[in-house]
Amino acid sequence: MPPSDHGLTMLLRKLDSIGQLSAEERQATETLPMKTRVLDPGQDIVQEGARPSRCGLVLNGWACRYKVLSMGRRQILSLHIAGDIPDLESLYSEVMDHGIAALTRAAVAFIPHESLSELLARCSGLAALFWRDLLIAAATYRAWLTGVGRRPAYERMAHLFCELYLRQQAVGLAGEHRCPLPITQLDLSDALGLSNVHVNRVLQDLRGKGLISLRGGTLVIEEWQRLAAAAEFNPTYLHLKGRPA
Amino acid sequence: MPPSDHGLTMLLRKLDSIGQLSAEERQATETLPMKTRVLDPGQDIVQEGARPSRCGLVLNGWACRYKVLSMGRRQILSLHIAGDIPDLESLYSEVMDHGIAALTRAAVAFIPHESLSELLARCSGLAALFWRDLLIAAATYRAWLTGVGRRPAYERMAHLFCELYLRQQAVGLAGEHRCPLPITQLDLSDALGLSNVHVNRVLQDLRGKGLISLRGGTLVIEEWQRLAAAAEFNPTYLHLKGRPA
DNA sequence: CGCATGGTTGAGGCTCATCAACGCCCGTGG
DNA sequence: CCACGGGCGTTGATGAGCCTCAACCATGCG
Repeated sequence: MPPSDHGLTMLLRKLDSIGQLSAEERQATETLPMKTRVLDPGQDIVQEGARPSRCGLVLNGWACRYKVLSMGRRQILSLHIAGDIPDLESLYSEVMDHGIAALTRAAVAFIPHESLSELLARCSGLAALFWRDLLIAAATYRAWLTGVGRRPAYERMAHLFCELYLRQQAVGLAGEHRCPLPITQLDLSDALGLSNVHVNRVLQDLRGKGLISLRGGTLVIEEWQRLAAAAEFNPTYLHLKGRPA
Repeated sequence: MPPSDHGLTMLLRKLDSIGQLSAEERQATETLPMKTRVLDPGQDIVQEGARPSRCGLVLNGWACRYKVLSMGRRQILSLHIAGDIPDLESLYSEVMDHGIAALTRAAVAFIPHESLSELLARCSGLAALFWRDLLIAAATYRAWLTGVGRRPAYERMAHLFCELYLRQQAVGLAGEHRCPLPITQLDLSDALGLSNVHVNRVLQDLRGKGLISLRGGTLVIEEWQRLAAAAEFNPTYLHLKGRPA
């Protein structure tokens, strides 16, 4: 199958991981027109302030949602993997209040708003799934907000790793207690609200305590129980159907 | 008019502040059945883990969305005023991943999910407005996340005050450069991810620099320009129709 | 009057940021 | 083939921002 189909597969798998998907809905989704582009790390998918007329579906690689402040400060608001449509909201709101960018080399399929709107008008079940996805995104913001506001760096990072592992597991991107984590420590620090130096030290701490290992873009969860306990991790907010590991 | 109508008025005014509302939609909304209760500060409207069958519309007073962690840590995720339906999401997702509680003495009108669903199925324009409200809530999470992650306490608090003023202004609850702020410093600290002691000191700083005053539950914006500048405040995320002050 | 709640102040210390340097890996070009 | 450079990770030193603890004050209420 052509590479763009692989991305659609991921989207379908993701929707399947959070709800039901009928055969017709699958088929209807597969007819969506899209133009694929490959982006380099750091390149914008959508810029803050834009009024996009299309959505970007991540086919592979990672992307992020972010805001920038003065003095080079950046906060990453969410991380996105294959199957995600990070700018789905742009379908319903005019102006982007944040940017979306590739974190790794990433293939993105752009789908015209028009086509997507039409599909969702036709398939109400599919529309409900997309709304559900937006609600899960909101729940994830809440989880991150709680972490950045009230969890020390160590627990916060543990929590993020639990989340990223489960999300990837849900769409079949994770292995046995391991999953890709192809982003830099600097990106991690902007996601966690920390400095890159401190991220480095906390990582060493997590490794040193035997909870994880992280090398070559692969995260290995060495001890899920202890990691989840350290993070006080409760997966409810991800609203996944399957049971966690 | 009876007190419960006042709350509905606030809801309609709020929906009106973020979109269009037809006469029929107004009327249809006014027929919603609801049971009003008055809550004391700290009392839960919905508990984490609950599977509610009704939504709560705030008629007066303030409420908050929150998560609790071990050791008494609490993060307030959003603040809610008259006209808000903080647990609107419960219409679409089964389990609450957080709690909602009154911060002041507050009147809350409970609306059965069934009635609300039926209304929204009937009035698609109204449904769109409610979804829009959910998207704005998500945008507000992002703004808070950015603040807690990357803004020092002083700017973060300035930003929150800008937001709270504009939100109340949009529904007619604010006066000339002043608005209610009827919550304790401890609540503020849990919203900002700070300690109550530090909130107290930053407040004195903001007062000392002449940007605001805050006494008796009333926030006065003494210098909007400087406050907004200190906060790097950009109101886009609130998606309000009217122009700010 | 006494008590509870919330606001205020001071002292001391911990978490985390900043700055600066260095090492590693890898791709690139002379 | 090796020198160079850039991105990324790592380390140490220093200090700022914020937390914790503890006490005290102001207000309102029974």
